[in-house]
Amino acid sequence: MPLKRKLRSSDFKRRTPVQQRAADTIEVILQAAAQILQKEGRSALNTNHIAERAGISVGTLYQYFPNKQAILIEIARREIARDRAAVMKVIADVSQDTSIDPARLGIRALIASQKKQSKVRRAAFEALMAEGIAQFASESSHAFQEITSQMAISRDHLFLKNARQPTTTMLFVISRAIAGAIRSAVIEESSILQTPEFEEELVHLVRSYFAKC
Amino acid sequence: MPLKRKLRSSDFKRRTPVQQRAADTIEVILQAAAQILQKEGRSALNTNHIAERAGISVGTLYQYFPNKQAILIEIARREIARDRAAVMKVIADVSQDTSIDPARLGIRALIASQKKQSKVRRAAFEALMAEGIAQFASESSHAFQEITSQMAISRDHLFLKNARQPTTTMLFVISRAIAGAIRSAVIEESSILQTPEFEEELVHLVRSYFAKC
Amino acid sequence: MPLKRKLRSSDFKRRTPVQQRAADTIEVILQAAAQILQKEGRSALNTNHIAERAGISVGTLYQYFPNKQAILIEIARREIARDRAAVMKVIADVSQDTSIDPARLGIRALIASQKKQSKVRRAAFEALMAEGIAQFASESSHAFQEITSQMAISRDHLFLKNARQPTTTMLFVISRAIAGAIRSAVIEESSILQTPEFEEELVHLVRSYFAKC
Amino acid sequence: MPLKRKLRSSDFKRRTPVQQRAADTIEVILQAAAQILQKEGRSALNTNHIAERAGISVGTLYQYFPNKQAILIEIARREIARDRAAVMKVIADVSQDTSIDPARLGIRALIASQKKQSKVRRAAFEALMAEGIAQFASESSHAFQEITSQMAISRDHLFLKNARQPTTTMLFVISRAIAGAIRSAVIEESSILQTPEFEEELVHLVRSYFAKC
DNA sequence: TATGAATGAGTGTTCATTCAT
DNA sequence: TATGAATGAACACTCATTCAT
Repeated sequence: MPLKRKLRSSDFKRRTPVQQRAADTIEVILQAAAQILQKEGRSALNTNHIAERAGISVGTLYQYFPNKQAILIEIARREIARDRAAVMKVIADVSQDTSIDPARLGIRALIASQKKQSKVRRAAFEALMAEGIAQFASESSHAFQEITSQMAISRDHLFLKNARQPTTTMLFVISRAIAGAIRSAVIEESSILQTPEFEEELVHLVRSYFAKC
Repeated sequence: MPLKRKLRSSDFKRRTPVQQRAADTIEVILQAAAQILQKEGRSALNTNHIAERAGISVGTLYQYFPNKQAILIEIARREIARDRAAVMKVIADVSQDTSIDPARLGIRALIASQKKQSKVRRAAFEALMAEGIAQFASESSHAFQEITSQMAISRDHLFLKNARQPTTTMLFVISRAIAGAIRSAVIEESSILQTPEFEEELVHLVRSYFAKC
Repeated sequence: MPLKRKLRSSDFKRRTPVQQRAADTIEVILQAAAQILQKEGRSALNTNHIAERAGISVGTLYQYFPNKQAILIEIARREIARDRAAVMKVIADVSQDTSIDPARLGIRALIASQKKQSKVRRAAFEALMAEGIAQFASESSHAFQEITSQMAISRDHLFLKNARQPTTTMLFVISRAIAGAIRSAVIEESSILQTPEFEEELVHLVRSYFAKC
Repeated sequence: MPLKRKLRSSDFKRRTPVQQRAADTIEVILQAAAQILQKEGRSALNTNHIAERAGISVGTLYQYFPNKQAILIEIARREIARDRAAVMKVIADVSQDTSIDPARLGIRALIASQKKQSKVRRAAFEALMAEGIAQFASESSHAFQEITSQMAISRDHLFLKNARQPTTTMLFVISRAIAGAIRSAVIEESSILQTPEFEEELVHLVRSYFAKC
């Protein structure tokens, strides 16, 4: 009986994957859900379908996730983590090399990561927000902000001795600005996403924003 | 559902508001839907509930809207129109007065308009996108872009003889950037939204972006 | 209703009766539907009612049938199969015995099979045709034609060396003629159905039709 | 506000045109319903649609028919009457002319009349029966029987001095047999309906059935 | 632990009919 | 008499979740 329950923190992951098999099952479920989201859209996402696609039974699915929403939440969490990891890695990698603007590489990585699984990403976030879990939007943006902050510092350090000192508000604004621009390009399925000019302008946005000119 | 759903002539028979009463009914329905969205969240939005809240019968609701989605679409459309109208008006009003930066006023108006009915706005757009109507994201952004374009032109004309000439990509980037920043602030229920610093930074974002410096 | 009704994978997921329990459930559903049809009439036939009568939940019903119409179709199919089986068996049984006219026995069997579940039969077929599935009228008649053909051959073989050679048109005409007469008697609830004279005249109809006289 | 006046004799003269108008309205409603049935099928037949198609309001429709079913009943009645009239006329017309088999002409007329508005006919009858009004099936068949009887008499009189004397059962059987064959051809949308061989075989059916051979 | 049949509240939508104007 | 907006019961169908095996 599909009663609506309040979410509890304990609900998020019912079983701790002590065994490898359990971890695998979780992975399979997440994969299946993501695949459905990407290929068939959000309205085709239901637990029976996920279980079927995952090659398990619904019962088993409910052994690992307390409810449908928990699956979406986990997907969203992983998308956020993936973004962060991807971009941070890029920045870390090039921080030695003074010949390349880290902002450019960061943005390039952001664009690339947003292009992947666009529908999954959107669906997961929308589902979460639809349920009123605004905290997640925040968590996601936080990742972005962290990244941007990193970029700002690198830039500052490497290129502009004369840059504005980043405040919290500045980081908030520029990170959400970039995220907004890239997400719009993805959501609107704009062909602009492929052009070098788009990257160029985003870089310009960051550069000019921090420049003390 | 309805099993086969051929199109019937009745599908196109939805009443057009020729009479005042009809127009009122539409308004009442939209109000009710918005209210539910704002107070109870998207998952509480169903046609029976809307009708009940609107003080009419479901049947009547379906005389004015062909289906539930159409209601969301109309809400979204109106939000977009409201944004555009609000900002354009501000810009038009101050275009004579050279003492005020139109970009600042535009941004101020945007922030103000986004603050209103935040949940309604989000819910309507999310509902639409969840249904795969990406076009609306585009339509919405277009409004933003138009606004930004207007701001850019004003700015250019009044402040910076020496500004960069806005291209399509530039307008895309800056409009989505601003939209993203403001929306994030709204969605994350960030207290930053109330601070003058936030406005300040957004203005700086636009100004520096267009500046040829 | 369901608004757009794209096909989903779940549309093809209807359980096939691999297990005995499943087969039983199907039977129970069909029984319940037939009973409602017979006792309460076609307009009382709705899925909730069927499920209730069958002692299962609507959900379960939909595990076995993709939609309401499918139930009617299955009932109709079984009625057709029942007719065919009944008559063919009779004909086969007597084909050794030259003392009895196979046409007479065939007609007798047809009358008997039509008398059973008259309302169910009619309702099922009408429901199907109402939905534009003319093919089923055809399928049903085909069974009749097959039967008649069999009768004709038997007759030919056993009684009338001198019979007209049956053509497609002839088989069409005589099979539908007999079906029409019997069905009318059933539908009109005519007491004629019980009289030996009725059988006599039907036999005469077939006999004289094929006779080369 | 019109005051109450005494009736004057001149007031009654208006009645005729008013009645004429009423009769017209009924006709228009029936036409509209038949058209919908034929072109869009039974499931598209609803009172609002009928009224719309008829160019009147639903309210007006309910001024002339107590409910939807009454419309179907009236259509069915008229179809029956039409059949009878068409065939009887043919028979009457040729009864002087000894050179033509009246059975053939009768059957030809029957086929022709069944071809017209096939969907309307079926839908009307099915709707009636679905509601349990079996009496109408009877009424319809009665018309057929009357016709056949007439044909039999004509035939008898003109062609076969040596024919079997038609009994009630015989007339029942042969009339329903012919009706069944023609209806099947119509319902199954069989191309056989167009062939001369079909008519030929029906004539043969009648002829051989009555022949004392 | 896994299974998957069963559940049933819930949802979008239709349409015959009424009645105030 | 005509209108047509309003009604609301009814219905087909979905899907998150449970639990006996």
